[in-house]
Amino acid sequence: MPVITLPDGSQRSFDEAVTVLQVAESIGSGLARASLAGRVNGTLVDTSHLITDDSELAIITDRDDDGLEVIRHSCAHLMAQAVQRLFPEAQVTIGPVIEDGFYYDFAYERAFTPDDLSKIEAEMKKIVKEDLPVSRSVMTRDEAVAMFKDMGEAYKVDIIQSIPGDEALSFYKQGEFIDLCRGPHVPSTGKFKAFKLTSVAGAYWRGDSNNAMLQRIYGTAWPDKKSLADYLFRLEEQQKRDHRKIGKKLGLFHFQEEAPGMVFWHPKGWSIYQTIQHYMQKVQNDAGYQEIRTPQLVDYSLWERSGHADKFSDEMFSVESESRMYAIKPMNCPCHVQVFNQGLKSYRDLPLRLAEFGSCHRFEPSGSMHGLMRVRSFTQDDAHIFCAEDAIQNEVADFMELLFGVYRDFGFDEIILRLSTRPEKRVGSDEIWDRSEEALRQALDNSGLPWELLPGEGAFYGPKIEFSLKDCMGRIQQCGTIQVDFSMPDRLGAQYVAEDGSRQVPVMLHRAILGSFERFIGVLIEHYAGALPTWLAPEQAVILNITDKQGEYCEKVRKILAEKGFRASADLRNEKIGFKIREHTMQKVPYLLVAGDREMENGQISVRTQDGRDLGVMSIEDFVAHISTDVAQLGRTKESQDH
RNA sequence: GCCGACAUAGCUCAGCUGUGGUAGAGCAACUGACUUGUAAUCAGUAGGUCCCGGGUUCGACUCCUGGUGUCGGCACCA
Repeated sequence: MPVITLPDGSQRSFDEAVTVLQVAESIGSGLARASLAGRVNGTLVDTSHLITDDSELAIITDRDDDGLEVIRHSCAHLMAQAVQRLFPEAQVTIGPVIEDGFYYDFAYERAFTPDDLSKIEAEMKKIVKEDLPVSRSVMTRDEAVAMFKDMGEAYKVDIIQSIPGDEALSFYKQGEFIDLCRGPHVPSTGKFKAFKLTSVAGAYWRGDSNNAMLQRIYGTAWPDKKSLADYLFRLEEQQKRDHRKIGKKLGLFHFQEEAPGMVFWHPKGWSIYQTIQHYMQKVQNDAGYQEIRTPQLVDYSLWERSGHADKFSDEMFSVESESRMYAIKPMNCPCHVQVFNQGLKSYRDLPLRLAEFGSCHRFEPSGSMHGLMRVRSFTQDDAHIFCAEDAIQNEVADFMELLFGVYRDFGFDEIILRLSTRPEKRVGSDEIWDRSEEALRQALDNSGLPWELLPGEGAFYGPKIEFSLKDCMGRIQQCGTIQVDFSMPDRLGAQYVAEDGSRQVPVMLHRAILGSFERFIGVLIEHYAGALPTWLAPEQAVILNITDKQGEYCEKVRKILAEKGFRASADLRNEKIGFKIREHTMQKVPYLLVAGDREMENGQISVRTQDGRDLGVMSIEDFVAHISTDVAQLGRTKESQDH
């Protein structure tokens, strides 16, 4: 006599055990048709799940996030079935749900082509029409292994054998296709309304580059055609924001074959870079940092002592000169310890905060490069804080405060914190790692903000907090970091004289806010789709004349703005005003100042913004006041201006 | 690094497949006319080692092969 409690609190009692579907039917036939799964006492189950005891039940449809997940997971099975119908030799492996979709990895003798994809998609649609019931069954491990061996599915056998324990395994069958799966799944293959296969790519078996490469097919699935269309539209919008495209269009930078992964900054791109650097210099000086500069080329032995050579020798550029080996520095920390080591330091000198806009080179694997986001030559807003162990908490807290302010100035309000702990390959004793991890954990807890744990993701010398920001497309971009390091100062002989006269090894905090300038500018370009806030825009205003008559006047206005410190130019070309406005709007100039006879007579200009707003005609002084306010608020959004 | 795709004028892209015969558009540039009021004025001119090397062929942008770079993933990311 199970009594079922529904999410709205209403209760229904049944004479005997019922399935989720039967409960749905008792509510209404429409709901029964729409039901994809159920949540019984918090656990997701199939609609065929039999409820024997009093339970709480939610019927899951495609309106729930869980329902969407079920659709996507089942869609992966649908695709696998289609693939095996068309390519019987293809072996199935795994097919999980990912953000916005799913993928399935197959072992097959050749790569799938875009042509294959359309065939597979067509076959999937056929299976949807067949409306095959999806049924769950349970097998012992031995039965399951025997079955997959028989089917020639070596990877599935491998998966089962790696699942610990002797518990029975669940299987889902639709027509001739059966797959090992935890579920739940849609009740039949007729439930899919909108899906699309998006791409193929190679992927290593179990994510290990020592293993065979499988063929991964990516797909996306949605509750209805409109959601699918919206998603595809969103993808297109994202592609339009690609910083590589915008960088080319706006003439910010370029890459070329002779220097793979290294940026050629053009005047406008370099203007952005310089604005950011000047800003960071000011912010860090105000926060008690001292800027230094260290060499690009350092004898290889230093990298051996620091431990970098041990782990990253393949990723370091090296130079041989007069039978000496140098490495082009891949990071700044060993050099900063050298600066610390000059002269005897006292506890009174701590914390010592050394900052450098350090230019580094790393031989990144060819396949990993990606525009400005992943380059071989980059500049970090790097700094190292040398302090006593009991100062860590304070320093980390101060740093986080500084970082949040900087992110707000660039227009990012949503920040994600993650703690990465000790990796397998590391230096330093476990006791030191315990203390370092605890220090960061404390700092995170003290901040009162939510944070995630990433076990095993720390740097080889210490744990780290990573700061990621969410851009306007909802993508998470890792930028800032702070890392506790008890090991490198010791390895490189850093010491200070403590209050009691003893020699102590300082703790070193590695930290960056933007990460690399290159990457951060890439993030900014995509976040703003190239239309940077006025303080960052390479050209802040362009003055446009209507006819030759106002040429001199425009030049005068430009000069006034330049003298006030704004980046302004005059476009006096003999073109129609509409043409010039179109061009500079597409070049994302924040302010277009139009001067015709009327404006010239009154010493005014007509102001138009990049997003097409008409601010009307105003005096030059009024415009200077307006743009000054704009620049002063940096990239802060309305919500963050109170901070 | 691995799997796959791609590389043609300054930019965006046709042409290339079973049919090899040394290239075409739009925009930009340049010249001229037009002196223009808030997202493209008109006309004309010029512009290409078809990524680099090797091979097949009477002949290669096209076919084969080696390399480089880029793109989508995977792996990596101090």
